[in-house]
Amino acid sequence: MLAKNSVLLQSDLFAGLDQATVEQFTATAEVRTFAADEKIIAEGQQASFVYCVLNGFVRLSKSESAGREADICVCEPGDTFGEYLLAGGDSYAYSARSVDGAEVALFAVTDLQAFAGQYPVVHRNVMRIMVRHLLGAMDCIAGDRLLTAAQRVASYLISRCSASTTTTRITFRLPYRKRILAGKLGLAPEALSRAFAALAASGVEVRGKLVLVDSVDLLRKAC
Amino acid sequence: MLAKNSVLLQSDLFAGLDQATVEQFTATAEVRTFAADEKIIAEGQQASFVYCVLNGFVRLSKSESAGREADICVCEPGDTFGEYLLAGGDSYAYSARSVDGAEVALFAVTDLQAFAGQYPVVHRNVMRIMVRHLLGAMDCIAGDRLLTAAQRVASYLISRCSASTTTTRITFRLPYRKRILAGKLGLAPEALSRAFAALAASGVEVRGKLVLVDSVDLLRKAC
DNA sequence: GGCATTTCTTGATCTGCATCAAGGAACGGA
DNA sequence: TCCGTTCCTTGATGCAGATCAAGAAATGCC
Repeated sequence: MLAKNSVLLQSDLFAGLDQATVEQFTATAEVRTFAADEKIIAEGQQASFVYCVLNGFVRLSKSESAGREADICVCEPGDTFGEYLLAGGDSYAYSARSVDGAEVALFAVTDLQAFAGQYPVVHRNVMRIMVRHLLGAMDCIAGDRLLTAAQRVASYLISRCSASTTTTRITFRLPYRKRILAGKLGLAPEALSRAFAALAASGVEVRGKLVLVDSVDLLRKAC
Repeated sequence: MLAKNSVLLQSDLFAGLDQATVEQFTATAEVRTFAADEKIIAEGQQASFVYCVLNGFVRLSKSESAGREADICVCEPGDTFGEYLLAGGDSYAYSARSVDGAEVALFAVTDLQAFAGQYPVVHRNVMRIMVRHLLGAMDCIAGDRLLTAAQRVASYLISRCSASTTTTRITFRLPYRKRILAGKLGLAPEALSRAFAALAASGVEVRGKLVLVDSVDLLRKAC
């Protein structure tokens, strides 16, 4: 449970609170472990918990009548989901599934509401988290509507390169399988493969999960 | 200025406040009138105001490097935009343009922050507005990725039919030009035309801005 | 009412991505 | 190390919607 606290203490949800306060509150939280691709919450289901990812990744998705699913978001450790329930609402707007197995903390909405009533900074934190999600969702809509597959992949890669470096050569690892990344970008896995192939012309080399970017500036031109 | 107050008083931003309080605060707000398709705010611009639409419609859009624009949202009277600034942030994340001319109220972020500090219900209201926007944006992403043009148009029409009626015949007017609706749905105007034509098979007839739906149930099956 | 402008529709073509299908690479377990 | 599974890539095809182009309808102005 050491990992649990170190992630929660750094989570944006509890920013601005001292360690003891966070630990006292999170001591009451349930921690659950999910196997690979296990369902965590179902879209439309009665909502009672706000979640925080401790370990692994969680996919948020919405599905249509025929059952096909679209990924809305991929949550990393420290990210919350269902936090919008704090402002009211009684059901989940999306499904959530673990990616390759994940560990998440569950906070009862009522508990978190009481806690936020006591420590107003929590409300500010939730606001900030929702703003980030909202602006991210808007970017996603604009990206889907304006950019080609290769352009979307290029902007994802740029966002993963630390903002500081520009002309230098950069290497990093994709945080999850390519199939998951494809879903996040609204692409079929095949389209992601082809986009990576196309970006070779912009100095991008992909070896497994390892990505080598020759020049961020060059990549920025591709997008 | 009578219209101004009646819209603002009913706006979700000021829900739960008594009339006198709202009027006192909004008296300080600037009201501006914009011509057709006039720029209200520019993406990336230094942000200083939160806006509320009083009259007409406002298009929010993001643009890519080459200059093409994608509509993110169409705001109606009573809707706010830029409200996310209350949680921090110093620039606009999207551009805003009047549709066929519009009247909007401007609230200085600092003024609104002070007002919200005095009346905490305003913070709750902003939270709720952002939740609505966030869930709407997520629906939009899922719709773009999962539904065909005709299906997206069908769900828009359904959302415009008062939730109560189901089997009855329904008539209503589109609130704005079809070009604007197409943009909101992420379609080229031609694609919207064709989608309407295709929905004739589901009992939808369109005469100018007038829409006649034979059966909402039938339409629901098309989507 | 008549004319000019804007908006919408319809048709033809083109492009980007999904989908289907199969081969190859990486990975994990015995 | 070998084998089976999963993941990824590459090729072929199909489809949805963008774009281009032109005609029809609606709207506004004098």
